[in-house]
Parts: sequence; C-alpha cells; structure tokens
Amino acid sequence: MVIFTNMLVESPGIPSQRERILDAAERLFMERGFAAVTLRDIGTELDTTHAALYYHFPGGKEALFAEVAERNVRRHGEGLAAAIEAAGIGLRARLRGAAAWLVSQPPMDLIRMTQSDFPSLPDADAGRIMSLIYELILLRLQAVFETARASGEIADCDPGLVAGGLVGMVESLHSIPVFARRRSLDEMACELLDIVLRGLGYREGGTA
Amino acid sequence: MVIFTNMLVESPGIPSQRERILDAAERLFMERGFAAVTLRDIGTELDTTHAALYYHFPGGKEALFAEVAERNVRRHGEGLAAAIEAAGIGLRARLRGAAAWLVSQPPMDLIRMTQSDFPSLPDADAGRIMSLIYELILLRLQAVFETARASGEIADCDPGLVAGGLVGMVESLHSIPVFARRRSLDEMACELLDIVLRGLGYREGGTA
DNA sequence: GTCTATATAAAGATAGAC
DNA sequence: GTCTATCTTTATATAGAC
Repeated sequence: MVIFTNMLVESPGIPSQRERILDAAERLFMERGFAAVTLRDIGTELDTTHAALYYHFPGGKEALFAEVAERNVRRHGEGLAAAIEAAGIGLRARLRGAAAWLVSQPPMDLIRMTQSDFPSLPDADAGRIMSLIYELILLRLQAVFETARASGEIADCDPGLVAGGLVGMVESLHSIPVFARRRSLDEMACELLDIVLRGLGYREGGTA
Repeated sequence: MVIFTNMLVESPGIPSQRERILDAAERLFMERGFAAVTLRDIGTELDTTHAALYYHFPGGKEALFAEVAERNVRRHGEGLAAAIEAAGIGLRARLRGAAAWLVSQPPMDLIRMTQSDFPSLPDADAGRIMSLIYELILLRLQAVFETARASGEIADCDPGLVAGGLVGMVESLHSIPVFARRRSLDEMACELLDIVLRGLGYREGGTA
C-alpha cells in the first residue's frame, strides 16, 4: 500500500499551500476586484513572495483570478443551497437563511464583476463564471420563489426579477461602512426581507 | 469691458477640454473603478495623450478620480432631487422618478467604491465623498420615505434602511448583461418598486 | 517549493519643444 | 494647450540557485 504525500497534505486541518493561496486570493480579489489586487499583495498576505505563486498557478494572475472567482461562485451557491435546505419549508425561513448566508460572506459585487473584472478575462472564462452565477445562485433563488408561488404562499410575480433584486438589495448592505453599522447586517437583511415578503402577498403556509 | 477667453470656451454647447476630460474620466472610472482605468485609457478616449491630462489635472490620477467621483455623486444627487421634484406628490410617483433617474445613469457601485476605490484615496477625499453620498443621495431618499410616513401613505419603517436597500436593489439591475435584458431597466425597477411599496403598506393619498 | 535576481511590460509622472 | 520623449515606479512574468 502506497501513501501519496499529497494525500497527507490535503487532509483536513492542514491546508496545502495551494489552498492557502486560493483563500487569500479569494478574499482579496472579491473585496477589491481584479485590477486593484497585485500578486505581491497576495504574496505578502501569506508571508511569501509573488514569485512563489507561479509554481502553484503557472497561468499567472488571470488564471488565479479565474479559478478564485469560479470557486467563490461555487461556494456561494453551495452555501446558499445548504442554507435554504437547512431552513426547512416556508418561504420566509428559506429567504432568511439565504440572506444570512449572503451577508456572512465577503461581498459578491456583481456590478463590478460584470463591468470591470470579466472584461479583463478571456471570454471563455468570463462566460463560464457568469453562467455559474446564473445557474448556481440566481436560478437557485428563483426556484424558491417559484415553489412558494406554486403552493400559494405568495402572489404571482416575476421570480427571476425578484430573486435578482433580492440579491442586489442584500449584498448592497456590505457597502455600509463598518463604523456606521448600528445593527448587524443580518438584522437589516431580515427587515428588508419582511417588507418584500409582505409586498409579495406572503401568507405562511400558502393556500393549504 | 474685458472679455475673458475662458468665459467664451465655457459657453454652453462648446465644452472646454477640461470638461471633456471630466466627462470621459467619469464614464470610465464609474464603469470600471479607480484601479482598472489608466490615464492612457482616458487619453485614448479623447484622441489625445495621457500627458495632456496633467495640464488640466496637475494632481494626476488620484486628483482626477477624486474630482470625478465627487462630481458624479453631486450629479446623481441633483438628478435625484430633480426627478423627485418633477414627480410631484405621492410616494409611488416620486420613487418611480428616482428609480428612472438611477437606471438612466451609469451604475453607482457603492460596494466597489467603499471596498476598493476609496481605500486608494487620501482619507480626506474618501471621507468627503462618502459624506456626500450619504447627504445628497441616501438622506434625500430617506426624506421621501419620512414624508410618506408622516402623511400616512406607508406604515412605520426604518426609512434610512429602506432607502439604502432601494438604491442597492435598483442599481443592481445594471449588472444584468445587456444581451440578457428582456425588458428595460426602467420597467424592471418599477416592478420591484411596486412590490416594496406594497410591502410598506402603501395606500395612495395616505390617511387624508 | 520557495527564494533571489532579473527581464519585460505597463502605468504614473515630468521636461521641454512647439 | 498639446505633443514627444523620457524618467521612475510598479507589476507581471521567468530563470536559476538552493
């Protein structure tokens, strides 16, 4: 029986250097965007040099960003699905779970991504990541509204539009400077959610 | 009677080169953010060289961005005030006017500004512009909700939170790629607005 | 795998001609 | 006022030692 070294370093709790790079890069890139982060910033974060990054990511900054952005979208999607799942049934519970997840994560600035980051990437990368955003996040939330509509919990509406508007509204809470936050992002998201729910004619349990 | 040259070049319809630079810079900076735009980009846009920009803006990129960002916020604030004013009375009309104005402008990405652009500026500039955003945009919209609350058009709510959430929701429509827009941003904003209005217990005319 | 050193390119900024 | 040319800094990227 042969034990591979890379199986050991990938064991839980001992993240590989590659993972550590991805973590730091993801945080920096998602906070500031592609253009505003240098490879030296990422190296400094890990107490190493930017040259070391090229061993793990031969494709350089673009490849690193593309991988990091895709990873971020997938993580957002998984967390969203898990939060919705864990919330059980009922539109209000599901949306609160989804919103709590979104504000617990670094901001996902879709305006910056579409207007600034993606145009800097090869079309193939940009297109793939944009499709993932649509598929893993927007469609996932849209399905929640469709389910609620089908069971009579809410009135008729454009579920895709409402899902998108909700993400934008909740994510925008991240733009409140930390010193100006008199309540937690979670509480504020809940209050906004309740307004939207009422606007959709929400009644618990639906027509049943 | 002396006629100053710079009075002539500032006459309507004949924008000075300084104005043309501000216009181009504003569009580019507000679309892509501080880090993603080079002075050469701006020069190219005006069929000139980046060196020429230093004659009009000796402070370089930072000073140009600071002036452009402040100008953009003031323009947003003025347009917002004018749109609300022109809409007459009634919360729905006012919010529709405000939303129509917001989607008619290049996106104002508050997440990117606070997380990425402002940290690149001197604290004084960043603080001043952030205060203007608060004062000219958020407080202006907040006042609309407070007025509506006072006249009984809507139920009690946190007007600052609702104003902020609304801006975030409406602005996020800008992240929909152009090819994927099946309706105009204006129509989508109206539909979202109506949901929020209903959620606030809106009734036309208020208690009167 | 990571480092130092270096090559190359891009971007901010200035000088001086016109 | 604008241009060309140049300088300086910064950033991406590579080479080769360890």
